[in-house]
Amino acid sequence: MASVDHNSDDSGSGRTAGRRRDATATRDAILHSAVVSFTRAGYDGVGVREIAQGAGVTAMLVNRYFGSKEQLFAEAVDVSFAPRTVVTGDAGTLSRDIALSLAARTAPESDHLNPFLLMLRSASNPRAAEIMRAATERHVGQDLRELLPGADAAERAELILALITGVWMMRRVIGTAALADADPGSLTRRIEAMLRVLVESAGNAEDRADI
Amino acid sequence: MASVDHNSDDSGSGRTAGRRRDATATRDAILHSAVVSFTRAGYDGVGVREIAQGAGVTAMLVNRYFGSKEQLFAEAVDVSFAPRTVVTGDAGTLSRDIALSLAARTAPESDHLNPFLLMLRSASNPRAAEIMRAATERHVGQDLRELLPGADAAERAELILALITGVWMMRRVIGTAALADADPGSLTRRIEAMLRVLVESAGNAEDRADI
DNA sequence: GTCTATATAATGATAGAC
DNA sequence: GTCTATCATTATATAGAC
Repeated sequence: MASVDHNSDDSGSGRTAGRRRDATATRDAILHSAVVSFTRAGYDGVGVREIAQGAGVTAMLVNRYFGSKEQLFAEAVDVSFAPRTVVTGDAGTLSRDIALSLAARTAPESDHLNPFLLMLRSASNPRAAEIMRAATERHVGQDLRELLPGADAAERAELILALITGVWMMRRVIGTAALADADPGSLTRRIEAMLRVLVESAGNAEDRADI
Repeated sequence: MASVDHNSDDSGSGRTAGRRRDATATRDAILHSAVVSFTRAGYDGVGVREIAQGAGVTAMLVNRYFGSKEQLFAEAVDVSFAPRTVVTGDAGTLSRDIALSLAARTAPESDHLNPFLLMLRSASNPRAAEIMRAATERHVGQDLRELLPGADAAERAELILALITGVWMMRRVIGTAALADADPGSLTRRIEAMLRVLVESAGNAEDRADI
């Protein structure tokens, strides 16, 4: 969101008491509501009426400003994927940084608005999947790739994304017991060890084949 | 499928020319069609009419035999999750067996009917997610857990499932480029190395923290 | 700039005939 | 045991008033 101007608070639950007739504010409110709704229920699990209600407007304005639900989704994915959620910048501490952040954010009590949740809950729709494929390679995939030293950076970066995605899936979307109740320290150490296999395996994959 | 009897071939594309009025055959045909459809499009992505058409019957019979779409889904999940897809039985070769099987089945040309695909594409629906959580812990989760030596077997088993799920997600459902085009040998070795961290980390997770 | 009202299509589930 | 016909609901998207 950000920018533009305004006095009233629109970012929370719409703009019930806010000033009316402001195109950019209405557009931002719809987009923010879309990110929240798509993350919670996925592309097919939420209707434009619900998104509009979350922004304090009627469903008609969603298509007015974004053309279609699919185009709104594409913009919402871009907003959700834009901030680098786990990558902190240092290749040396990358494995630990990702593991710590992942264990904390997938904890049952956390309700962080996360791009991986959006991805998992929208993956069943083929068009949504294609939109997310493009966004993934454009945002976090590229960031990770450039951070990894050695050969096969793209393959290793996407395996990192696969592990992160899988942990989000089993721990938070499916919610299996052992992961949901796992000790944060133990979980962090195990994820970190798995990530190190990818981060440190410069050049030849066989270097790590006989650990 | 299996069992019962019959001469006509019902398993393929319904029973257009098959003998009519056989309750168990019709039920099996619907169930098989449901597994195929739910795996391809997910719980919300397919309607009961489509499932019925795949079995060569009308939509009404789906509710007649299974009560509701949700109950049909629960039985389809059980059928899909029942055969142990990756676990071969030997703890010593477990990492390599899973890695080989996973790399082969997630290859772009493969169109194997897989429980992880069913899971990923149905995860957006909360009721479907709960059904799959129960089935996961009942089937493959338990099999894996009993195969792992040492402490924290349940947590390590579910992390194995998380890695498998994530690879299915990024390579086949989202379809990112580097994983889709990855060399099978390189991919297998990297997945195997990550799995060994979990399979061999008996007792203390810190054993593997400084590879 | 935003609304009400509606067009059109699809959904899961059910009633009752044969 | 299986069908046709239909109910009630919901979905995205659009037309036209103010």
